[in-house]
Amino acid sequence: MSGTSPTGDELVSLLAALASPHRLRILAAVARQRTYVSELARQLQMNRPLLYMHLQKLEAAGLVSGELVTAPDGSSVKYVQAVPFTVALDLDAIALAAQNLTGSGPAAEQEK
Amino acid sequence: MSGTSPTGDELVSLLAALASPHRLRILAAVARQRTYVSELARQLQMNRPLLYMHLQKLEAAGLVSGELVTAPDGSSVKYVQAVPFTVALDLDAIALAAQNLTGSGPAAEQEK
DNA sequence: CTCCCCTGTCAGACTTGCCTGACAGGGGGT
DNA sequence: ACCCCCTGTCAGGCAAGTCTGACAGGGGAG
Repeated sequence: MSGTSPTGDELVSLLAALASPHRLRILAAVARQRTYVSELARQLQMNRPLLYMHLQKLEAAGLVSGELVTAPDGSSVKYVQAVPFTVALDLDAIALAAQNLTGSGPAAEQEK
Repeated sequence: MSGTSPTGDELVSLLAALASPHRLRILAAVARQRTYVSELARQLQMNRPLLYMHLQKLEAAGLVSGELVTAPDGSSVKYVQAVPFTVALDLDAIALAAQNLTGSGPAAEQEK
């Protein structure tokens, strides 16, 4: 999935997911080291529910993947790791992506 | 300014500016052709004030540049054109950008 | 039992972004 | 005078994102 030209909507989702200082820090931390949620919350010094929200967005965008590991004793810990990706961003890529946006053309048909 | 590694904050601003279907379409249209605002509003079929807002964001992010051209007769028209750029987006770039975010470190000093 | 650590989810407050209609003003044609 | 086209800005409504404290529950160690 790395290096592929994303559709317009996918691009928007990806950029939206990345356009946040918190999520950038989360991604950076998770790319360096596979940790579990609570530990990550301590490292980054942010509320756990907040971290949860951001993690969900990152996961929805396919940038991180979570794995709930249940130890033999029954205690569970959720590990999170970054998913490698690559996107080249320039005017051409944008012009290309803008062509296939849901409801892009001047005559956008209503669908709702 | 193309190809340079942006600081964390700049990256966030850039991504935020691009994470919008409207702005993507605007950029694409403006990259293809140097037009003026009202004409662009007609092409993209969006309210002029709305277009203005998005143009301001794009301009603030340095993605487009506007030029108010006043004809000899006094009538003025604002031309807008895209500013070329290139950003390689991957985990390394993000890890790098996350290092220099205002108030990044675990011990974020209060400043407000 | 009590204390600690973990996961998940919630309602509510707050902030930000998005979008619209309306306005003021400059200038040109008929 | 009237109508048309352009630029620029505004208040106000609406939707979405952000953040917090609190809760329920599972499990382990003293």
